[in-house]
Amino acid sequence: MSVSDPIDRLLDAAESGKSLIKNRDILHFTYIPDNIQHRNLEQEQVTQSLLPILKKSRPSNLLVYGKPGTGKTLVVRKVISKIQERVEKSNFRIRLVYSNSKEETTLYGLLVSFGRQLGLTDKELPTTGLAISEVFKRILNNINENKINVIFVIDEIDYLAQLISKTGKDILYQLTRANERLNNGSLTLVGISNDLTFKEKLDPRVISTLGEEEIVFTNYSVDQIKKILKERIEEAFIPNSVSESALNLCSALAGGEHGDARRAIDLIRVAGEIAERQQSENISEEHVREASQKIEENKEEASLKSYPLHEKLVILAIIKAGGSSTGEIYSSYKTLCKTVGRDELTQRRVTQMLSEIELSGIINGRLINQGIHGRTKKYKLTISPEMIKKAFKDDLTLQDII
DNA sequence: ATTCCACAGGAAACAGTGGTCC
DNA sequence: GGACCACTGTTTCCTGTGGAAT
Repeated sequence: MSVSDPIDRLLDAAESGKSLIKNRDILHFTYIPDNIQHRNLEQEQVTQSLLPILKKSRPSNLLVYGKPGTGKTLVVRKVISKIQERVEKSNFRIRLVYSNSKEETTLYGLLVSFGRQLGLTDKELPTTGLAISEVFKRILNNINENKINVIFVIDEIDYLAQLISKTGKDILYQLTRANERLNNGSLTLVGISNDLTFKEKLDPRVISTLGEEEIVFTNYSVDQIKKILKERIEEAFIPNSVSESALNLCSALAGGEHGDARRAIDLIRVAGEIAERQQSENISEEHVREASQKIEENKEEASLKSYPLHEKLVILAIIKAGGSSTGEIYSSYKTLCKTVGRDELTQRRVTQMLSEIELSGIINGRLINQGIHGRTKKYKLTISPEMIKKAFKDDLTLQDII
C-alpha cells in the first residue's frame, strides 16, 4: 500500500488528528439534557396542567405553541417522562404516545401510529383496509381493556388540522370526546403547533375541549441561545475547542432568524465536523460560516434529489425554456418527455407542480398580465442550473438531457 | 366600452393500489 | 370473491382575471 494513496492519507490523518467532539449525541436537538435550565416557567406550566393525573383524574387537554426550535417538544416529553417515573411503582399506568402529523401524512397513518405505540399488533390494527371509525373503535377498546391512562402528544397539530379540513373527517373531535366513551382509563391530548393561528381552521367544539390550557413558548433571544449552546458545548466538545467568536456568530446566526435553537445546535455540530476534518485545533468563526453555507447547500440538494421524475423534468424544462412562462415551460417539458420516452402529463398538472416547486423555494414565480396576450406566471430559478444538474446527474433516465 | 388572450387555480371525478371483512 | 375502505396522483371541467387591442 503506497503512502500516497488518498484514502490512506485521509485515514491516517483521522487517526492522528485531534478529535474536537467527544460526545456527538449531545449535538442533536432531540437529545434531552438532564439539566435543562431554561424554559423553567414553561416546564412548570406543562406539569401543572398534567398534574391531575397523579390524583387519578383526567388532566386538562393542552395546546402548546411556539416557533420551530423553541424546545416545545423537549419540554413536553421531559415533563411526561418525569410523571411516568413517579407512578412507575404503582399499578396506575400512564402511557405516552407521540406522533408527528407532518411525518404521518394521513389521518389513517396517524391513528395507526397511535395504536402501534399502545401495543396493537399488525393483526389487531392493519395498516390499511379499515374504515377510520373502525380503527378508532379498536384503539379505544384497547385503552378500555388495559385500563391505561394515555397522554397523546400530537406534534405539528396544524398539519392534522389541514388534513381534517381536506377530508372532512373530524378525528380531532372524536379524540376530544373519547373520554365519554371510556369506562376505564383516560385519554389526554397534548397538541403542539408552530402556528398560532391554526385554531381558526378547527371546529369550535374541538377548540373548547382541546384548548383547556394553552402555553406559548416565546422565541429564544440571542443571549438565551448562547446559553443553550454553551451548555451543550461544555458537554460535547473537548475544553477550549470552541472560540468565543464562533459561539457568538453561531448564536447570532440562529437567533437572528427565528430564535431557533435547533439550527444553532446543528450549526455548531457541522462547524465542529468541518474543523475536525481540517485538523484544526479549535472551531473558528470561519468554520461556522462554512457550516452555515454547507447546511443550506445540503438542504437544497436533498430536496432536489427527492423530487419524482416529472417534477425533475419540469425543473429541467425551466432551465431549457428561455422566457419561462407557464406555456413555454410546458412545451419545453413536452419535448423533454418525448426525449426520455415518457408520457406527458396535462398542463393543469404541470401548473400544479410548478406551484408545489415554488413552495420549496427553488423557483420563484411572478404573475404577469400581458393584456391581449393573456395572463401568465413567469418562473425564475433561485439556484444555479449547475447545482440542479449536479443533483440530477445520478438519475439514469435524465442522463441524456442534462 | 368591449373584447379577448393565456393562462391561474378551484372542484370534482376517476383510476389504480393495497388492503379488510364477511 | 365481491363489497367496501383510504389514499395518491391525475384528468376533466370550469370560472376568473388584468390590461392591450379594437
